[in-house]
Amino acid sequence: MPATIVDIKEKTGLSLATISKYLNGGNVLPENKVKIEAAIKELHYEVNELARGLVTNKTNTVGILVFSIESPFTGMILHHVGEALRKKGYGMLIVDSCDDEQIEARNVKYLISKKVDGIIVLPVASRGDFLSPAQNAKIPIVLLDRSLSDIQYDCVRIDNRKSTYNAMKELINRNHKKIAVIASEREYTGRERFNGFMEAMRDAGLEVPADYQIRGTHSIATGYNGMKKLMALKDRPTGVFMSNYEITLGAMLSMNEAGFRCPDDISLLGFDDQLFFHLLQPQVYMVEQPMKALGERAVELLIGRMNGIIDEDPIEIALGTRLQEGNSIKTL
Amino acid sequence: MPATIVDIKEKTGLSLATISKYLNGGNVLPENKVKIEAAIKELHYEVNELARGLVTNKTNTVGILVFSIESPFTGMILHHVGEALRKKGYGMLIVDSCDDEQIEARNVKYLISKKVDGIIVLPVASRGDFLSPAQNAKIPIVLLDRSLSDIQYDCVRIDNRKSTYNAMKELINRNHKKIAVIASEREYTGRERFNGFMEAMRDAGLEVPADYQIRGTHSIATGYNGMKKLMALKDRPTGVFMSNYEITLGAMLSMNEAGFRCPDDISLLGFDDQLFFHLLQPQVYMVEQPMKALGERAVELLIGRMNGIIDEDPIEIALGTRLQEGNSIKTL
DNA sequence: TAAAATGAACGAAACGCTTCGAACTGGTGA
DNA sequence: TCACCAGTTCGAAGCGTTTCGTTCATTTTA
Repeated sequence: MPATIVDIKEKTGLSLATISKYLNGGNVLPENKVKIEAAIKELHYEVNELARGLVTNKTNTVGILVFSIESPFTGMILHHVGEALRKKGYGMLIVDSCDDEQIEARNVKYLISKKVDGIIVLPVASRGDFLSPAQNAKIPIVLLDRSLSDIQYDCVRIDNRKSTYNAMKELINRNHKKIAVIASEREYTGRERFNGFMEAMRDAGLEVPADYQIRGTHSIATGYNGMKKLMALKDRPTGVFMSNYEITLGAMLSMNEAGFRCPDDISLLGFDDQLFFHLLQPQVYMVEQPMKALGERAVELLIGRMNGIIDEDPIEIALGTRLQEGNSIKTL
Repeated sequence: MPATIVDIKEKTGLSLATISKYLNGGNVLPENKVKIEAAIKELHYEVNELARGLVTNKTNTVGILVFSIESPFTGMILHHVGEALRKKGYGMLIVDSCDDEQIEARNVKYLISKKVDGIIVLPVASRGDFLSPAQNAKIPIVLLDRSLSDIQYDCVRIDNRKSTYNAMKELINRNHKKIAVIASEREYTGRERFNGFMEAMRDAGLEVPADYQIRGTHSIATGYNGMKKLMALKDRPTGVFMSNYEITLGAMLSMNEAGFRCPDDISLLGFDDQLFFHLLQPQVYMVEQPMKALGERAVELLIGRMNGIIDEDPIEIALGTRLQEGNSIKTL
């Protein structure tokens, strides 16, 4: 039903080859150019990218595999990734893993069958097996935000451990001794931030009793329940580090509900700045990621691989972070 | 390089037709089934959806055109839309218009050339011209969240006017007389909510002076600057209605900064509930949209059109909303 | 036991495009 | 005037699938 190049051929009397040449920016006689353009307009012709992709073996599309499209973090990063890709002439095929490894594995095969030219992954799983179909298909892959524990792929992320380590000084230098942590343990970032926390504590000569170490998932529930447990302790911590946006949100909800005040009752240090945190009183100290740079670097790296310009072993890029200061930490 | 159905043919000695039949769930002798499955595993075969789409003229992909992928509202709605589509066996091709009508128009053509089976649109533009290429190509279209001013398409949204009208009673019944509004005027939702606001005021016999009517864009800046202007007025309003998430955020930031308290100095009524608003003290009265239902109904409608099951004139579905109560409104 | 009916497998054409090498142009220089 | 050349145009093959109409093998029925 929709117009094809053959319709253009019949309308103009030119050959398929000439029309194709025009469509791809080749040189065509001015008079023919006019004819073709008129026919395109008249017939509402749009190139069929399926057919084009079939012969060129390129789709100009990058697959984006996100752990959850619902998270505000994802939204921001997608915005920057999308913009960077658009500037380079690529579209993106986003697939949502809904925080589910099964779905994630299926999604990889989906992207392969859609013949994407490359894949950017914000993974759910922490092991890389699920990516091997793409690797077999020789599709370039770049991890974003989260690294994997077994196989090394190109990866663009922040230095989670160091960022946490440095941010912890805000609590430590204000004489907090009893500091708890609520961290996700299912993904890379949560584990790294947890490790950064523990290192900071160790180097400061501070103990972290087992009930100060709350591990859970990347979720509001983990923050909510974790903080609840901490508040119920006989020997309560004076400060708490929370490893991501959702956990920070949940923990604060739970404090609000219980009538605990920050920083009077408990001092807080969180991760992943989002504008609305600025609304809160007190304003929370947050580690802020360079979203735009993350997206751009990932795209740059991926395109380098796709064009074969970059051809070395896997590269791991760890960007620095900024600490958004607040007044959520009391000096003891 | 990647394996094709021809490789399978050679490995198994069967014909293309038989293998294709297997791939599409047709009946094949058990022994052949085993052979095919073994070959698929061994060769890491994945169907080439480009080729398949070219002949079937179906891609099992729905294009999603969003005004901005950065907004948390978008993230939530995409999650539900995606889930509903996945259950029906469809993938989604998301394109971000970055709040820019030019990009939006280009994106429509992009989706057409990608041969999506249908399109769900959260539009930037308020006129529908940009969709005509898709209409010419006979691709079913469903609008989501926002309607258009000129052409009527299928649309799933909330009843913006009525929701606002009803929510306004919270302010009016608490004896507020001087109520201001900060609303976006560029998109449908903002205009409708503005109208709902004005109707509620008129029916209550209340005046709305010009400097109480702040119109702007769907942005934090509009909320921020709007509230600033209101706070600077000699005759300040006692209550303010804000037409969406971003504006509410911006307005509150600006109040916080200026040291204005809610509800003591100004009472607030907002739109688009997001979990983090529950963290704020006081908790803001917010009109909450049924995100899941919106996504599901849109998908349902679109699939109905794609299958030709629904075949009537454009349908406009307006869902109801819920008011999230808070303590941001003072009784005068 | 032969004919009819069932179920699977097959060959070839088609989907809409790109691309390669060959065939045309008209203008130039010998 | 003719051979040559650069610049366009053209025809045909091929990308990886599905599908239609046909053939083939097996089972059922009379």
